[in-house]
Amino acid sequence: MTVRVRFAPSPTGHPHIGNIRTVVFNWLFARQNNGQFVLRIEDTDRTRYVPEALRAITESLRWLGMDWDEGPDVGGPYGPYVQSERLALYRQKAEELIEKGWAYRCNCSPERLERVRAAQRAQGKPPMYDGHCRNKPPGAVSPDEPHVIRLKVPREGKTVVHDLLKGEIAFENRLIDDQILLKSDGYPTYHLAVVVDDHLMHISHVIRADEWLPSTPKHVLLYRAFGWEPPVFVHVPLVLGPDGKKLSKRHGAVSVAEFKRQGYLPEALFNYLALLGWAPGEGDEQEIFTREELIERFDLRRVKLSPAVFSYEKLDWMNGVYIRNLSDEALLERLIPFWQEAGLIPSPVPAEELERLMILVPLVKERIKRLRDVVPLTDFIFTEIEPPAPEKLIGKKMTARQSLEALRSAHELLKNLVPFDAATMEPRMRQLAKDLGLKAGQLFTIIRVAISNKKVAPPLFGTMEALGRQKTLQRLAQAEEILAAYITETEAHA
RNA sequence: GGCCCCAUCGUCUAGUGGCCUAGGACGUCGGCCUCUCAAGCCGAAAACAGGGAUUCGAAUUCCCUUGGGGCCA
Repeated sequence: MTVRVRFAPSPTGHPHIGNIRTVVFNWLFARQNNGQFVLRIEDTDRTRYVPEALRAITESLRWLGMDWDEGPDVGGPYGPYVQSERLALYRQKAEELIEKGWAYRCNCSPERLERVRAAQRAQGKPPMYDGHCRNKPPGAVSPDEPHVIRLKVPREGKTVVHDLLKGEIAFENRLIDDQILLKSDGYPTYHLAVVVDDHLMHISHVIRADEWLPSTPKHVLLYRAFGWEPPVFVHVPLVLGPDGKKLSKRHGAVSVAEFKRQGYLPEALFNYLALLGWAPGEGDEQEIFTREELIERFDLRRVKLSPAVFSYEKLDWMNGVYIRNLSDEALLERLIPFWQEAGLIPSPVPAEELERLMILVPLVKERIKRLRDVVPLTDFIFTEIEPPAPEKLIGKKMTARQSLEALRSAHELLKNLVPFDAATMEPRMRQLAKDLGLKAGQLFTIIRVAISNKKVAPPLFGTMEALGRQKTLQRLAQAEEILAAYITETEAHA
């Protein structure tokens, strides 16, 4: 059997990371079986339609490295792949079901339906259509008057759903509503459209989230009504937020675009998502997988049954691992857009600026979890800094005078240092600390504050090299002035 | 409320009747390293939801309870 799976999102906004995890499973399954992965747009709910959504969906999938074999943009043998372009088909299929006695027209007014529902609720019964039009003689409701088409669900017995992961699940037919298949505006409901399309597009495995499990018996009934072979159903667990509820915006970033903007690497996010609800097992403790390894190792049958909580902490860790595994050149390339976005460097990047950036890359590499983190870590190199407060310029267990002396000595040393690079600086500065009777940390901290006005920054010498001699000396001079003024002032008061 | 799904450290998980004194990872805590912060290394705390049953033996099988989640309104 040829494996054919699909991702069938509604174009209602940016794709959600929880849904994307399910896409990852679909894609992996398709690729490892040399099958096809189909993208289909389910836009039959016109009230929630967002025009830019289609682009957001395709961009997100592409960014994560998931390609599709058939879809709205690439076409394919079973198109069109947008449901709103298939309306005639659904209408035709609904009529077919009426002819077969599996569906009927219903012209009950909304008021009547509301009345029925209210009565049922009053009796503590689940609200369902009462079958008012179900037993009217054929033709009683004219095709020309406003009406819906409903599925004639058997009143007795059970409908069994076969799920690859959960096994057989039985639903009592009497609890299944006479589902509307075609709305009065001629649009199909989800249930009709999904069954018709999955069948016509030869989908072999419907891999979707658990939230669809309760509607699956309706789908099974529809397959039976049409006389079609149902696909293999695979309901995979939901992705939850840290509070155990379905992951949503209030938990933090949920759209792929947001993860991209924060500087997650697509390969890291992909890796993390693949491991959310699946693990290689057999005692294998590997967690970092290439895309190829995942395609090879992924096992649909090993997907967990219980919902998984999305851990931003673990994703951050994994992203850091991927960042550190990048070559300096590759990381530089990925970092540049973030520096540009923050307005720290121009676009395109001048050649001499590139050299400076290249000095920085190895220094920031093991200090960032997300690419965006590079901005607050290095901004002081590109922009002017707030003059540091004098108290911050006084070294640990040191007086203001000692600190000033340390600054002046360092200034003197750096003024004529050739070449002005980290390798040359470091031994000289260490010697200077010794000569001044200071610990290296005492001296370096003062200088760090002087040049960055930060107490946390990348390693000092590389930072100064990137800053350049002129700016370094300028900032040291500024710090000296601040400290000198401070000393004069405090001594005047004393 | 009805129906359905699920249940191992805080989180992701390994485990499919004896290998379990329940393993790994993230996070947390402590230490080492160290110019700050990281990274790295070492170490620690941390779980089989509860109760029955089956069995010589149960995290692993069955039942009930509890808890969580989803769907329908």
